[in-house]
Amino acid sequence: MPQRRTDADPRAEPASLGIVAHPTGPRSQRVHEAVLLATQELLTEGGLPAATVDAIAARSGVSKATIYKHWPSRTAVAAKAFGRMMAEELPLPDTGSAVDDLTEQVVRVSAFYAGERGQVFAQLVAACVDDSAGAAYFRAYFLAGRRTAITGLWQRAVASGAADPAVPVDDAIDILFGPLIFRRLTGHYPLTEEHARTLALSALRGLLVRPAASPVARGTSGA
Amino acid sequence: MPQRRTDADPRAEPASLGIVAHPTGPRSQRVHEAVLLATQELLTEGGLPAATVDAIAARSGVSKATIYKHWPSRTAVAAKAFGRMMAEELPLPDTGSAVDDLTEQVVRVSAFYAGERGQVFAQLVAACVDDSAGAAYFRAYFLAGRRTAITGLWQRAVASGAADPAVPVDDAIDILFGPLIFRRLTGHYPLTEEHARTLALSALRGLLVRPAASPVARGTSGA
Amino acid sequence: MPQRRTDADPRAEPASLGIVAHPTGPRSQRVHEAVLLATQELLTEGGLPAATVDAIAARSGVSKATIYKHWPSRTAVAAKAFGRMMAEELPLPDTGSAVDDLTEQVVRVSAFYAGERGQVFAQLVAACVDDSAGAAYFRAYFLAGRRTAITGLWQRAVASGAADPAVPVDDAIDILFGPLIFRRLTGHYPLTEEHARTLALSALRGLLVRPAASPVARGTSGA
Amino acid sequence: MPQRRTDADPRAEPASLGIVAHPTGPRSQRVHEAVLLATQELLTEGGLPAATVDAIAARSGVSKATIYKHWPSRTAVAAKAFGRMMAEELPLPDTGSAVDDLTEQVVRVSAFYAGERGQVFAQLVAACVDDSAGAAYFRAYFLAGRRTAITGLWQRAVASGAADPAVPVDDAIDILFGPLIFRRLTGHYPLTEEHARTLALSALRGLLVRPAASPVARGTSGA
DNA sequence: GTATAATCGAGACGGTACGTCAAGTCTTATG
DNA sequence: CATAAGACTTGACGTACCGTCTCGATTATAC
Repeated sequence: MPQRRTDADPRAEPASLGIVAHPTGPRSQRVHEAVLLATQELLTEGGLPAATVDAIAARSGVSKATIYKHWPSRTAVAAKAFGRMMAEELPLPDTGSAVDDLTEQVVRVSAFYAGERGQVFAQLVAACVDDSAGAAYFRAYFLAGRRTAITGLWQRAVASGAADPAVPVDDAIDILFGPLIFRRLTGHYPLTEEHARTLALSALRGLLVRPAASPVARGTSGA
Repeated sequence: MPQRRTDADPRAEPASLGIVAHPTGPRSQRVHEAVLLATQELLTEGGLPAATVDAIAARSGVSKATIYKHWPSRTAVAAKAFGRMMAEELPLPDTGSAVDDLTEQVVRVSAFYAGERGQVFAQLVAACVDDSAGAAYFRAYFLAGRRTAITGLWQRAVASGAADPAVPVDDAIDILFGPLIFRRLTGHYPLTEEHARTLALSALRGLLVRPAASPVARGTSGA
Repeated sequence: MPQRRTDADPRAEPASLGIVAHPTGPRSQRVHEAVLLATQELLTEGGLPAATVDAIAARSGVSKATIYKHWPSRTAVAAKAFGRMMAEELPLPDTGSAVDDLTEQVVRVSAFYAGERGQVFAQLVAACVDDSAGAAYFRAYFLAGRRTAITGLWQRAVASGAADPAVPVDDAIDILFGPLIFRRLTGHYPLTEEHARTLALSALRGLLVRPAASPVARGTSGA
Repeated sequence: MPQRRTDADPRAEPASLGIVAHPTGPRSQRVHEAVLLATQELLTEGGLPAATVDAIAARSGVSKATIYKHWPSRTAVAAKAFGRMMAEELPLPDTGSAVDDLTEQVVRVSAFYAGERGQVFAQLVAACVDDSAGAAYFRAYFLAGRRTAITGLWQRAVASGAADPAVPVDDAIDILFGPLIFRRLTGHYPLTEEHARTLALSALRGLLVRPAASPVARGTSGA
């Protein structure tokens, strides 16, 4: 059962997918494709709750047993399908100013969370809590891509001299987007553009009193 | 049906609890108490998954039907029980320096998330995603208390001149703790003290390049 | 609790109803009336399943506890209410020929069973199986009246010389109507007028070969 | 889903049971058997009320969901189980005289109704009233067998010249046994051998005055 | 070509929890 | 003291989804 093993470790799979790992060749691929497509449709139509393994099996024509040979859990399937769906969405902003790009991205992600897709995102995050195998998929097929993209943004900002190179990129990312996720999950605070913009400003400038003028002003004048 | 109605709106209940609202008198209170106690035990022993309505009913001696008359969902019961459990835990630090207090609190919360209770916390947050009624309880009986406490810390920091009064407290809180929750839920980053401390520093200082020395030093001297 | 005791034995109550047994006087009567009325409405609207004790209490304005002081069970209430409803319905036929009257009555009862009220009747009979207290009420407040009426018919038939005085009236009644009830309950045979008429004929003539002409002809001529 | 569908129509199943219809093979049969066995035991121990779906599931080791895939309702399971239990009981009498056989059968059935099994029978009949799917099972797996047997008796009686060939067999059966069922269900008349014998006599001879001697005597002499 | 072995579709199954419902009992407060 | 109001226990209901398992058909390569 090469497929199972390979895919069970989501970190290993991307490299091997479709290259060597599938002795039976085309069959597994067909299954893979059909399942992810069906799952994407179901996620779109009714969110995670609709993406029942039974429903996926029915719509994809792939049997439940086969699905469980390819993925460790329902969450894993959904995570991968979701990762695919989102691959093209949310293109990175490029305003010329790296700092503005970061702010803009926070605003966009906030809007994304507030929308229908955001609901699915939240459901997936929730599902990860009690499904570590699924969580691995979510990280590998969704989060990783997002973080890579944001890392690019961040590095541009560092290169431009605006962002602080001393700040680890993981901290930067989580400080900018963690609050949004928190808000999305518990609903304790609205996800409007207004709030997102304010939040980004606070995160970028920091929470402490600064000696000089506003960072944007300073950033502009100082650059 | 005073108890039922009252409790259906989690925001309204705290004030009226046990004061006037219960015409049937002690009965409702007994039920309330028994259910929450049983739930606390179950949460401690096996987390949210163990706090089945059936299990709660069995252990508390309160019937399922009655439980569903008092709370809108399993999550709601668990949220309230958890709020109680946590009421005394996590006392606020008081080092003398407001900024150090904020940092310390981030470290403590990180440790909390990393522990067993943190698992329950994560499960509750996850459960809120598809249970808005439960989410209301979680906000009212757990989050609200936490946020109030942190707000105190923040205000001290503002008063001391270290924290930026222009930053909305909700932003401050979410910037400091949102990243931790994000990390806890998806597991994409470890929750060690080391990382927590670094994170707090980044959040406090901001992500952008600063003209002068360390924020703490500057904060102190600048005040 | 005189009302309870009195009413618990349905055979004793009819005589005493409203004469001596109710020390509280008007109050009990009001309760009695309201409950039976509400129950009648509910039975009409949705059959026995609709006549929930909660529903009866709600509609009548009489509390559940009070209802249970007056009647031993839900079935008992429904049985009595049903008995009342049916008191005036199904007047006895009077064609001049006692035998024809019996036949006609079988046909009418068959039609009754086939209708909506027949459904309620069947539900009550069913409810009696595991509720002997309710069964007593059903016998006292519904069956007794019916049997008395049919007994009259039978006695006319005997007097006219058509019916066999050697046949116990209870046998006669059950032979004529028992089959209809059986058919109504299990649905193994349709309840059409056609079938009812044939049945009545078979029951009246007997199942064995007869030496002479039709029983009716003989009955008439022989009288 | 052969088993499920097949069994959903109780009339169709008996022929196909265990012959061709089960692609999954032994599994369905095992379930079937285990459920019916457990149900039989429960019915014996505590009647229909004891044959809870939960109890059946627990005792048979078959899950509730599976039970509900095989049968439309609890009543249906019980009906089939009861049909099996009764298959061998109540052997037909054979006294030489067909008419005596009919009488004897009425007496036996009366005794059966009066006993423990009769209680279960009554409960099943009652359950049929509000469960038409269950009623179909009851007819198919219990009543049908009984009626077939009695039909044999009846045909012997007709062949012997004693029974009236003009009487439809369904009428004959219901006239002979309907009264017993009626009495059993409402309890308005005792089910003693004495009464059963009298009843049979009345049913056989008919309710009307006869010109000649007793039907038995006449039947014998007339044949 | 044919054997061999895996892959797969179909779906039965056990398990576990869900949220609901009604019966009947009991308590408190009212008149 | 009879009531109204309704909280409460009990016990069963029927459903949903998960993940495992079995069976038999299909198919791809190795012989």
